[in-house]
Amino acid sequence: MASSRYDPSEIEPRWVARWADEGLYKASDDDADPRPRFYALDMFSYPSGDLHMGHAEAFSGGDTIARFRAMQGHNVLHPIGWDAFGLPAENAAIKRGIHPKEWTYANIDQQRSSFSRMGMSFDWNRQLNTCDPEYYRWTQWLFLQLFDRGLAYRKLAPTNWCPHDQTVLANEQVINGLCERCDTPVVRKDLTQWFFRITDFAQRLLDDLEPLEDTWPERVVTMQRNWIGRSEGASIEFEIAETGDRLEVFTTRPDTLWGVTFFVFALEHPLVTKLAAAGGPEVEAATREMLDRLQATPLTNREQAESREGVALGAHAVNPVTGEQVPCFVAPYVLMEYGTGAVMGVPAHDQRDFEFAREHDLPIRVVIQPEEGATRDPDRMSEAHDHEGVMVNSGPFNGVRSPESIGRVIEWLEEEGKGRAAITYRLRDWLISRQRYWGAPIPVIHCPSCGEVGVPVQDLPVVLPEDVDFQPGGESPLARDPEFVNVVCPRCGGAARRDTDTMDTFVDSSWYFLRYCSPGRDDVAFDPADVARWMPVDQYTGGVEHAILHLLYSRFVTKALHDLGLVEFVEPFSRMMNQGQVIFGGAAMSKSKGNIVLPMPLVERWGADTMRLTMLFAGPFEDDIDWKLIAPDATRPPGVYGWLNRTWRAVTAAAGAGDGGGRPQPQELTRLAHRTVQGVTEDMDRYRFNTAISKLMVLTNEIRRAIDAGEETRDAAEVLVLMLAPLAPFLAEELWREVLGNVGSVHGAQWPSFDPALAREDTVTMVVMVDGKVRDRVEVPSDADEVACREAALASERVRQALEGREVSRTIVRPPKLVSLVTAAA
RNA sequence: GCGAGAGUGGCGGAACGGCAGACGCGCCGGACUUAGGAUCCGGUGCCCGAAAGGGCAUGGGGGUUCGACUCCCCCCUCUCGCACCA
Repeated sequence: MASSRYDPSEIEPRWVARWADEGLYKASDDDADPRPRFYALDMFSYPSGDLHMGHAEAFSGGDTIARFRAMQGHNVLHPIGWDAFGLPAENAAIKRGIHPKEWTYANIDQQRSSFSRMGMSFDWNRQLNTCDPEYYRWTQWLFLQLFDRGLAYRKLAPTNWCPHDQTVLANEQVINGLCERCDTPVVRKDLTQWFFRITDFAQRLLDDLEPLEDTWPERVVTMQRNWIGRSEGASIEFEIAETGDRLEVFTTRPDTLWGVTFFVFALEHPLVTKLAAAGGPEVEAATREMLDRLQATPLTNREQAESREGVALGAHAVNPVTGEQVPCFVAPYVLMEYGTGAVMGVPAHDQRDFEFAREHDLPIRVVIQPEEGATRDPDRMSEAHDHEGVMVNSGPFNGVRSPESIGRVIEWLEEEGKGRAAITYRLRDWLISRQRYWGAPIPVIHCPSCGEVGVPVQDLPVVLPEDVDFQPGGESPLARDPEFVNVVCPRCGGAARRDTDTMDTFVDSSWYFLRYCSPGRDDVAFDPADVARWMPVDQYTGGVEHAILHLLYSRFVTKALHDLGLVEFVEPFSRMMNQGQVIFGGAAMSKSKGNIVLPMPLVERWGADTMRLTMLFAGPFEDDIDWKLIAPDATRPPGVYGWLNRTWRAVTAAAGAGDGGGRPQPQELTRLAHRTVQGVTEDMDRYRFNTAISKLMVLTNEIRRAIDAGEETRDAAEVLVLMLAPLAPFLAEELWREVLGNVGSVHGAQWPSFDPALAREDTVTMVVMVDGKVRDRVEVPSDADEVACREAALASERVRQALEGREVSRTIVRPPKLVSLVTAAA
C-alpha cells in the first residue's frame, strides 16, 4: 500500500507518466470496434503563455465528460491542438524582440506539459498546430476550394480598419465600435480585400439553428439569429428625375412610402459622383470635399453612426406612388453594405431620418397615426413615430392599420410593378484578409494577364517566409520580401506577384475539428471516411465569447464543404456547452488590475484533482466563478481538498476492513450507493457537476459513518471510486489500483449501474399539511398507498390538535410524500 | 432602446408545483493532543422562548392553487448580448 496520507504531489506525477506509457486515451479508428463512438471536443487553445484559469475551467468540464463517456463504454475521441497564428503572438514577439514562431512554440511546449500535469485525457497522437505548414497547407487548400466556386472573392469595399493593429477586421471582430484585440476605435476605410461569401448561406445558417435549440445554449442560438439579422420588407423602385437612373431601395416599412420627403445615398454608392457632377460645380465641390475629408480622416464606426452630416446632390428622386420629386443627399449615416446602399427618407417614422430632416430643414410628413394617444403633428414632434398605427395621407390606403398594412402595400406594389417583397440580412460577407505577418498566406497569384490565379494544390503550402521584417505597417509585411512576392504565373508563366495578405486566424479554426479525424495525412486535408466516422462532434465545450465568430464561421465552412460533397452533415456540432468565466473580485482577471490567479501554482500546491473539483463544485458549469469568493485565502486549501482527504482515508479504511470480519455492509448503505449511482449518472448526463459532487460527498460521509460503526463498506467504496474517476482522475486511479488492488485503470473500467428497486428508499418522510401549513412529518413505507397515507396522517396526534375538531372538507393525497387536509372553515 | 437571463442564510450554491437552504466554505463551541498546510465531534436562516414549541422568511406587490423559490401579471435591481441595419 502507498503512503498513509493523501499526498497529491506524490500521486499525480506518478500517474501522468504511467498513463502516457499505457496509451490509455487513444481513440480507435478500427471500424470493427463495436463501441459507439463519441467525439468530445474542447475549443483548442491559443498559446499566448501558460494556461490560465479559463483553460482550467473549460478543460476540467470537457475532460470530465470525455472520461465519463469512455467509462460508459464509448470509443472516445478527445483531441487537443493549438490555434497558433494570430496577432497576440506577433505583438508579444515584437515587444520581446524575438520571432513569433519561437514565442509560439515555447508557449505550446509549456501548455502541453501543463495539460499533462492536469491529467487531461487527450489523444496526443492527433495534436495539431495551425501555424505548422503541414496544417496551414490545408487551410490554403480550403481557401482554394472556396475560391474555385466563387465563394472567395476580392472587392473594393468599406472595411473596418484598426489604426493600432494596422489591419482590417471582420465585422464580427468589431465590438462596440472597438477592435476586439486592442480596444482601439475602428475606422472606416475603403480597401480591396478578400471575402468569403457567407451571405449566400444566411438563410441556411438561420434555418439549421432550429434543431440545435435543444442541445445548444439558448443564448448562443439567439445571438446567432440576431447576428444574421433577417429583415422582411419590400424593395421599391425609384427613378432619378434628372438622369433617368432607376434604383431599388429596401425598407421594412413600405407602409410609410407616402411619407418620403428626401432620399439618401451612401458615400460609396456608384451613382453619387455621377449625380454630383450633374448637379453643377458647387454641388460637385461640396460632395468632393466631404468624400475626400472622410477618406483622409475616416470616422470611427460610432462617429459615422451618429453623424447627420450630408450634402444635397441637386438631383431628385421620384416617389413611385405619388410621382412627387424629393431631394437627394449623400450622407455617411447610410451604409453601403446594408440593403442597396440607398434609402428613402421618411422623417416622421424613422428616428435617423427624423434627425437628418431637422438638421437639413426638410419637411416632415406624418402618414401613420397612432391608434391611441395624441395625434402626431410634424411641427411639434420631438422624435419619430416608428411604431404601428393607421395609415393617413396615403392615397388609397388611408385608414388601413398596421401590421396588415405592410403586407397590403407590398401586394399592391407588386401588382403595380413598382416593388416587391424582399428579405435582407444584417450578416456581411466575411472579410478574411489581414495585413499582418503571423498567419497563413493567401494562396493567390496576381498575374497582369490572367488576373487572380489560385496556387495549384500541388504547390501548397505557400510557406510563410521566416526571415521577414514582421513589423506591421505599409501594404503588408510580406510585401517587403521580394523573394516571396515575385513569382511566375502558374497559368501563363509570365511575371506575377503573390498576394501578400494573410488569412484571418478564424479561417484556421473553422475546420480544425475535421483535421483531428485524419491526423498527419499529407495527401488530403481530411479523409471523408474518417470524418464520417467521428463527425459531427457529439460534445463541444468552450467559451461563449465564440458564440458568434468561431461558431458561425465553422458552420459556414461545414455547409460549404457539404455542398462540395466532402462531408455529409450540415452542422458540425451536435451539442454544445459553455463554461462560465473565472473572475476575481467581481471583475475579469487582468494584468492591469493585478488580480490574476494562475492554475499551475494551485496544481503544484494542492493537486490537479483539487483544482479541477474546485472549479466543478463551485456552481453550475455555465455560471461565472468568482475565485475570490471560492478560494479567499491562498494559503489554505480549497474546500474540496478536505473532502479528497476524507475520501482517501475512508476508502483506505474500507479496503482494509474486509479482512477484519466486520459486520456486513448495511442495507441502508447499499441503497444509498445505488441511489447515488442513479443521481450522479443523471447529473453527469446533464453536466451538473456540482450536484454530482455533492451526492458523492454524501456517500463518502455515509461510508465514514459505517466504518466508525465497524461495518463492511468495501462495495460502496468501490462504487464511490468509480464515480470519482471522471471528476478526480488521479485520486480515483490511486485508490482503484493501489488501495483497492484492482488490475487495470479505473479510467478503462465500466461506469457502475444501479438497481432501481434498491435505489428507492424503503421509507419516506411523509408531510401532513392542514390548511396549507406543514403540521407533522410521518415515516411511511415508500410503497404506501393512498389509504395507508391517509390513515397515517389522521393517526398523528399533532394533526388532530391542529384540526381542533374541525371537519375535513377535502383531502389531497400524494402517496407516499404528502397528505394535505383542508377544513371546512378554510 | 431592443433581446435574453438572473435576484434564495455571512459566502458559493441545492430544491419533477409538495419538508426551502442539500453539499461545501466560513464562523461558534468542544475533543485529541500538541507544529499536522491537520484530524474528529456538535452547533449554525431570522425573531420570541430555558426548553418544548411558536412565528417570520426565497428582490417588492398582486394573482392562480389544498399547497408557489418554482406558474401568471405589474414593479424594482443586477448581469450579458445587439445597439443607427433603413
